[in-house]
Amino acid sequence: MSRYNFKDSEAKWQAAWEQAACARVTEDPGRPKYYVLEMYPYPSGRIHMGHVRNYTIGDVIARYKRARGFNVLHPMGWDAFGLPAENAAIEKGVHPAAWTYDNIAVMRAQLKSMGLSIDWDREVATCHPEYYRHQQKMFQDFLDAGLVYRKESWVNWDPVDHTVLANEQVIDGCGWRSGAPVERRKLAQWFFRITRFSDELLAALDELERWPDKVRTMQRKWIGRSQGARLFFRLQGAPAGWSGEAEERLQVFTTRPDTLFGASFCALSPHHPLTTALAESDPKLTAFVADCDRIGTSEEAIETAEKRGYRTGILAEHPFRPGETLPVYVANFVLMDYGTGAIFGCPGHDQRDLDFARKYDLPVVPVVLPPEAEAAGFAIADEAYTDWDGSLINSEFLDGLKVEAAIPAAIARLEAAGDGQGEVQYRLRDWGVSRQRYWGCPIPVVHCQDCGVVKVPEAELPVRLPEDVSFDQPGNPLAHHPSWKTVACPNCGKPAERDTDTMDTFVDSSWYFARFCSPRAETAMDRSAVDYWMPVDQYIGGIEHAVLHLLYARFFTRALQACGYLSVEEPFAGLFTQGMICHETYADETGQWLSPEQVKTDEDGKVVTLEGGPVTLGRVEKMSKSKKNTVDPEAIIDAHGADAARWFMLSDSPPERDMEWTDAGIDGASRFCQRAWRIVSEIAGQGVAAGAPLPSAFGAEAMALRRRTHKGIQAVTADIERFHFNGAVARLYELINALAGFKAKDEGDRWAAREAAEAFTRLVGPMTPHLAEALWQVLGHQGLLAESAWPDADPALTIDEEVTVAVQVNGKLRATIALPRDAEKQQAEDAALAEPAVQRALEARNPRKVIVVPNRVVNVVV
RNA sequence: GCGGGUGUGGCGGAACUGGUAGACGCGCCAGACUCAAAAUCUGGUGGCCGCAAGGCCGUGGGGGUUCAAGUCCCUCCACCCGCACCA
Repeated sequence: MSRYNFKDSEAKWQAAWEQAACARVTEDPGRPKYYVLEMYPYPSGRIHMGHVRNYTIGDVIARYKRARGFNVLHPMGWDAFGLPAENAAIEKGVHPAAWTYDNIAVMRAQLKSMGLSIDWDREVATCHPEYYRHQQKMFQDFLDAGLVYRKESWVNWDPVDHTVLANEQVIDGCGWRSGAPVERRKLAQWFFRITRFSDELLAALDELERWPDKVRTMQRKWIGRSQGARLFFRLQGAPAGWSGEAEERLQVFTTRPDTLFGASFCALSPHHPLTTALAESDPKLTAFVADCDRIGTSEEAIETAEKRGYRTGILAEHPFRPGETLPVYVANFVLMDYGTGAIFGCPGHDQRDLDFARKYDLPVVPVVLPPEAEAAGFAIADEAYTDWDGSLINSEFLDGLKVEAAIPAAIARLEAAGDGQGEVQYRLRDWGVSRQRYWGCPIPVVHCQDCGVVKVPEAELPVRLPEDVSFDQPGNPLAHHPSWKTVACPNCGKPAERDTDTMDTFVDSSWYFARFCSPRAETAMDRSAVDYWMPVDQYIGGIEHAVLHLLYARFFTRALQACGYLSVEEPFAGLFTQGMICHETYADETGQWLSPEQVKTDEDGKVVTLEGGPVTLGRVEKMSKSKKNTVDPEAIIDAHGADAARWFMLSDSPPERDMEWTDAGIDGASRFCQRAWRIVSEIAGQGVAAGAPLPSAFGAEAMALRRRTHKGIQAVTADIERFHFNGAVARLYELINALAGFKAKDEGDRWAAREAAEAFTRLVGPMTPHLAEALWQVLGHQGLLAESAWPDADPALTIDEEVTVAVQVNGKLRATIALPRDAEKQQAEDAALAEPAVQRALEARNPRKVIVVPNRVVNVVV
């Protein structure tokens, strides 16, 4: 028996699928559609194992759904703008475009070698003018719809990458890419008004039933809706004109207006306009603010920083108690970006306020009485009572009300007196998209001295990136370019300047899934195509995009809908987040990391360097270049084949969990492919032709095999549907093992063996498509397996006539008995009691009770 | 601190709505084939006691509900992830 030659086979079948255009699709209203999408890759240079896992999972779904009769859209593209291309330009002197397109060519070939059933006719790259011209049009449409605006604002400035970051891109006060501490700068920036959809984005999460709870929870918290009230405090002693507006009262947001009678101070953020106004004539306050800034926002600083305040001498009048005032402090724990940048402090019911009050010796008056506590003598010690469970005390007209009732009562009183109003606050901020970079989508506007911001006329789109740029000075090459930015104002014709910023690359990835529906359309999307294909039925990718990309894409889809581009509100009906690929780490005696190719296992099973030197085994960690524990997919596919790589990716570890890449694992997968080839080939040679008629009779062993076959079909189908690929793999091992041990003695046996082999081949098809195609041919079929239907299980053969029932005495297993399926309870009980092991365990006692669960268990209780 | 997750053999992991714990794979042990090796095939493999039949223990620890718990409830521990002075 010849070995399976994966190299020839994989090349042959990839060409055959290409020839037959198996994965090419068009809209077909007569068939149910299914849109499977894996997150598109950044063309960094070569594919990595994370890509292999991601695209294997997606391809299994695509091939399976196709076999089930769906019209399957499964496209691929490139997230092609971004910083690494510019870094390559700086380091290697290669143009970002050349670098990117070269990488795409390499990675496309690598992905094709995996045998993915992708409609490559739909490929897009976001750096292509034919892609970004539509994005520029969207930007202008959003501008007209009020979904894009320009604002002078404090931004997060990454001093290493020389660019602005969105709030979502700042992690622990550092840039998400560079890791450098972020600085604050004031710049005119373009913003997407994501907050217009705050409530919709939040509410719709409840409907996204096929999304992981974890992702939905993270988005909910990110949007951070809180309901409360805005209060207005009249001030005594504030400098005139501090707010720059007619209204000079201090605005404060609270979720607990019910606790207002417990207020003992107000506090301003160090960046509050009133603070700034006061600091002008108060050097001590200026010093205090500088001090607060120094402590910064790093995670440790926050945890250990004590509550500090500066007493301004200003007094705030209590809205409910005429004549009573609260001292106004500037405090280091009050954030300018949330609420109004000012608070009132109620020490009895907020821990931070309590810490602050204790430090500055302010009154602590409890106003909410816990359910079991006695009003007399109730006092707050070290812990504020923050629960909502309780009723109001020391609060005049609110006394006796439950918290839930006191909140609206307090708001009603504030509104009646003009001292406040009910309000909802969000943590979510508008999305700043201006980036001071070259390799991104140019913002299609012109700045004119006379006309202000003017859209570039549609006929002139796209605004193309200039090709002749230099990277020899830091900052934005577009701003440095000698001529590119200089244009005539489209409105008045006078000299004007282009916006030299480009869009955040997350904009590119916020609509690519919609472009795939009609990738060559003259408009951004052909309405009938996008309405046919969208939403994506199954989106697959890493958990790291739980907030950023997945929230932006949800916003964008709503914005596109508002501008008449498409009909859906949510882009991704189903989301699956796969785990990461991990590998053992190795270090030499100097502590330097070693790559898996730099070590070997010696005769004693010890890991040593190639020269036999000592190696320290480290933890199993996420594959990363810094730890050197990566394995190159191309080398694996070259040595073992794409099918083996795919099979190992799907084996053992559930796809949502992290998996460990091991040599033993990929060897096992190779062995499986060879074994399947050997066993199925042997059966194919037994003389029963494809499509041979059902024999008149089967022996007991043939029937047993047929049952296993049909149960296998049922189980594998269910496992794929549930994303339990490791379970499907296990069932396929069982089926091939059953087939390996089966000795055919008559025509019925041979027919049953062929039936099993065919079922196996079809079921394994989505996972190891080349091998399956080769087996299909060996089994004598003319057409492609990739174009064949999924097998159906015969219900009559998935149910056993005889079942094994567990027999317990007092819940402890004592025997198993064979019974006809759905036997009478009495029959089961009698058979159980007849078991010698049961009698022994009973020790001559009489059963008190016998519990019979049909087809499962008999429990004898004494 | 808040929110979420995970914990089962030497290892990865299975067990749908509570009903034979350890499917399947890896590894290991024994055997067959072979001059030998590789490959392949057959059998075994949770722990303890026992020649065996069989028995006892066992799903992070402790407690509970139930005829029956990996699965449900309470509590504690460990690790991982996310958010974090959000008023």
